[in-house]
Amino acid sequence: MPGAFEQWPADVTFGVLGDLIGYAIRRAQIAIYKDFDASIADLTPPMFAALVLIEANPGINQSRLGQIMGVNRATTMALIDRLVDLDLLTRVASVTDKRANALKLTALGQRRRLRAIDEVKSHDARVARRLTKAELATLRHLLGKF
Amino acid sequence: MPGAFEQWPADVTFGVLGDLIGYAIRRAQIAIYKDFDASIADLTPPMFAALVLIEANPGINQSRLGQIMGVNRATTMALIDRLVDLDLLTRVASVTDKRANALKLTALGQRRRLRAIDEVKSHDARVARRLTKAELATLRHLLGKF
DNA sequence: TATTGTTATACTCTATAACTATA
DNA sequence: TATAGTTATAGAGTATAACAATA
Repeated sequence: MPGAFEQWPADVTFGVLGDLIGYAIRRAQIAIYKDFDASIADLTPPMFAALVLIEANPGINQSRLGQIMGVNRATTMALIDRLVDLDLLTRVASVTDKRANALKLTALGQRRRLRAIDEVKSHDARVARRLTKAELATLRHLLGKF
Repeated sequence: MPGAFEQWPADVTFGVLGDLIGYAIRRAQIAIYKDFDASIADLTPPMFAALVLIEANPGINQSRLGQIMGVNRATTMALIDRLVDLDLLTRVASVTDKRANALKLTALGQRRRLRAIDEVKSHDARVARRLTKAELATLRHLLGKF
């Protein structure tokens, strides 16, 4: 690796960035996402999140999924299209609302989801190892306030 | 706003995502970035970070900037191109290394940087207001461990 | 040989605007 | 009127692979 990501290199002056809680969160996220990308093949973080959320919330439609993930309908459309193209997901006509699609994992999507969960858990455990259990609980609690 | 982002909507099941520290960081970041985007016109977070880092580290070149920001040379190139096109930045021939460019803010870039710092400080203070000073210090400390 | 900048190329993420069908 | 899905379009962020100039 030509220089792995250094969280806060000592020889760099960060200026006002060093005072911003938003930037501290961003840098932590960069470090974690790099580990995610190196650990999970073929799935991006939004694709993984979508697979988990759809399975955990049966019958959910695209708009609601987008709201949960914090993106709009067009963005959700593109994400779902990619998962459908990979044969991980299907759009099923909703029985309660003729405008809507109930999202459903295919058999392949189910298998990929289960495997991805193992991969992601392993990845998350690796990065979480830098903190104690108590620190992790504190961190989760504080992050939930935003 | 057609449904602002809800950090952890109570009616949603998050499955394994609820156990992942990486996902907790991601959700906090989504909330904070949405406030950033609504607060700072014409500058994205990476553009702002670049302006601050270049000014804080005189003579820095593209490759080193990219290392600090966690992106590769081609990505850094595209980012610098955008800032140059906006007349916020110039590439100056390095005196110590004929391969390299010393990055330098233009007069316009300096003015935009100063104004952006005010805007971003205001934004960051708004999101940080959800935590006490002690909580913020703890959060920053824990985030630094990744 | 290694690094810096650069270009070509491609994919993902994201949004706005407008349209159709349905609620 | 409002919402779900859709399409067209565009820009930002990101990467890989290659090349020339320089170290």
